Amino acid sequence: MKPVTMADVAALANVSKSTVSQYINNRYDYMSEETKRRIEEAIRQLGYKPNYVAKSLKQKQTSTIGVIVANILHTFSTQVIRSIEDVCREARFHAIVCNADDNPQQEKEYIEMLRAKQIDGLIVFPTGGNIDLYQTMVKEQYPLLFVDRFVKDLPVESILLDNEKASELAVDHLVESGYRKIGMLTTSLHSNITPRIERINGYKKALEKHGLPIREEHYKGVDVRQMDQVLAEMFRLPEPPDALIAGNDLTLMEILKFAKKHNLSIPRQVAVIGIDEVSFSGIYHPPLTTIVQPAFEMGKQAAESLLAQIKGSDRERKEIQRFAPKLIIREST
Amino acid sequence: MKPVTMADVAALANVSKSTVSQYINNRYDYMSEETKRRIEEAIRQLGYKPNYVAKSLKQKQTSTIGVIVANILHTFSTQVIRSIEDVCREARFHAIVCNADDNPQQEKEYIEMLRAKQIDGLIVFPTGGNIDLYQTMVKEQYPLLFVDRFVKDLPVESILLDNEKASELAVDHLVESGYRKIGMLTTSLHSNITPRIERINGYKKALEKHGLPIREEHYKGVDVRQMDQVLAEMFRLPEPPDALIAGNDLTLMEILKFAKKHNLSIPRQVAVIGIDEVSFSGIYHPPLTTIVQPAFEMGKQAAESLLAQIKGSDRERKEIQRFAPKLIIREST
DNA sequence: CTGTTAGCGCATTCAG
DNA sequence: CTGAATGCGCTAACAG
Repeated sequence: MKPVTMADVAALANVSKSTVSQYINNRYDYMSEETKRRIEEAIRQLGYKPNYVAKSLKQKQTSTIGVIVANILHTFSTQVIRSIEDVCREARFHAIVCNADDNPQQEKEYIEMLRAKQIDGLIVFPTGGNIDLYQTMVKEQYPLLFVDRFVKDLPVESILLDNEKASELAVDHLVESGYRKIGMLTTSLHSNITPRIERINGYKKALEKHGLPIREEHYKGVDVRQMDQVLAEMFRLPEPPDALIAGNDLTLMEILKFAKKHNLSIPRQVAVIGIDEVSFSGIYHPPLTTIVQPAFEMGKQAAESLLAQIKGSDRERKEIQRFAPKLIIREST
Repeated sequence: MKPVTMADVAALANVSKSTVSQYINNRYDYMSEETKRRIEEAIRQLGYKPNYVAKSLKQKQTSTIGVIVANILHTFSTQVIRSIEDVCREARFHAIVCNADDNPQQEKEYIEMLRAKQIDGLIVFPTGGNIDLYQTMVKEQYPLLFVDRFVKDLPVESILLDNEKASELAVDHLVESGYRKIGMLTTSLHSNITPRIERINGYKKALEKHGLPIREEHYKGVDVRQMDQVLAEMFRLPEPPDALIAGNDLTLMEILKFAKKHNLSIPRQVAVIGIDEVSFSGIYHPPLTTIVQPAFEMGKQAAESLLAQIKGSDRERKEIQRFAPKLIIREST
């Protein structure tokens, strides 16, 4: 009873399917006003809706892209997704979003399933664990774009934050404000998640630039669950840091929690600066100085670039685009 | 060069397409070990990947659902989406997520596009502005499920918070703690966004229950941009509230901002309780008492119910499921 | 300007 | 146990 197809409207309108098809897709064809009206009438009367699956099969394109993020719960991810969705809507595309949870196996399954579904392109926050798969895709010229994380030796367009710059901004600001024993904490460095590594590197370079010593005991990359302990150790040091850079929002939370628990006054006893903006930075006590990444612009750029790849416009494509972080000075430093 | 189809593997394996198809879908058929191996070999050698679009066209199901949220940037939405995505993965489904931005027109376009794409079902945070469309879908028995917002007189399975209960919990707690002039603020009540209305209703009922007066000047539903002013007026009252319920997270932020700006001490001068959990509730000064909604469970339930609808299991379906909010007492009350 | 003819890639009878 | 035939709903030449 339900599915009314093109054949039905063709029959009712007394024309052939192809005429209907033409009517649907390109009104510019000059078709007699008469048949036009008849077709229109028929489709209205039948409540006909074209079936895009059939169309996709024929045309080999689904107007759908896939977005594979590490975890949609991260603010950064949701902001990027939001922008992607916005530009997709403009282009009449849809986005399938998937959580890989930093699990290469899961990432792999998603990529394969999505490609089997003939998705037109893929934006991924790569786990870094499927080099072969990535490689296959570039070899096949499949529209692909990485966000947030850098994968070495792979010619894939990538939208990244200038992570070293982010740390540098933090260090510069701290130094200008008179701090000299600047520490940095971030989440685990074990996996090959490049932003974390780059941020640590940027931190070290910036210290050097200012002629400050790099002390092993002042920077750590550890699992969130160990942060409390690591922080405790750091502040038991003969020379504890007088300022702390949080490598990301999760870390910032832990630092704040620690400070609260031990009654460390910010910034009097420790200055704190976070990389990644957090919703409450403005209303915290004290208001938090942060380094924000332009998540929305990054998402927009990612989607636009991917769509450009899909449309096959052979525009210049910068392989790597680094976006500039921005320092927002508040009162925690 | 690229697309290797079933015909190709059939040719290479020296069998017919249907044999390959059978091999792919149901190994249980007893097929000679020999041909099995040959097929396997062929598909490996050719790197054959089945085309789901073709399959979908034939089978009339895409293993894809649509999720239309008001705004993915809300924590609640992202948590719900996260759960949905999780159960979809289990079921080998995919989720297309769309932002309707509380715009009925946009919602409509999405619904139509997604249905044209033969999506198997839809989870929507309804704007409430497309009653006809919703109605059509129920008439067609199209798998559909609403989340967060209630739409009157429509037999659609809905996953909602017990919003009145949320306010009641807040009021009860406040009363127990000795507050008597309890105010409530929330975002605009103009549109038919039911949670806000229900929360206000719950607030009034709870006041009545405790024999407390309902004062017009103590509760407001206004746009975020006007909150600062409204709050100012409230605290200029001869009898300002001694406790404030924030109808959602956005409102909570505004209240906190206001308190900070005017040096209102929480809870000494005003107690504050928020409906909706916020990331910083535990580390704020003071830690914030909140009413949390079980977003993950709600998302999980939504996805499971929708998939059940899709599978056509004629299980009992409660039309409306209200989830219980939970009070987390911290120190802002 | 409109109809005929062929598929897209796969699944499904139905014979052999 | 395997293959030939048919069609899902739509588009795309190519004729008329």
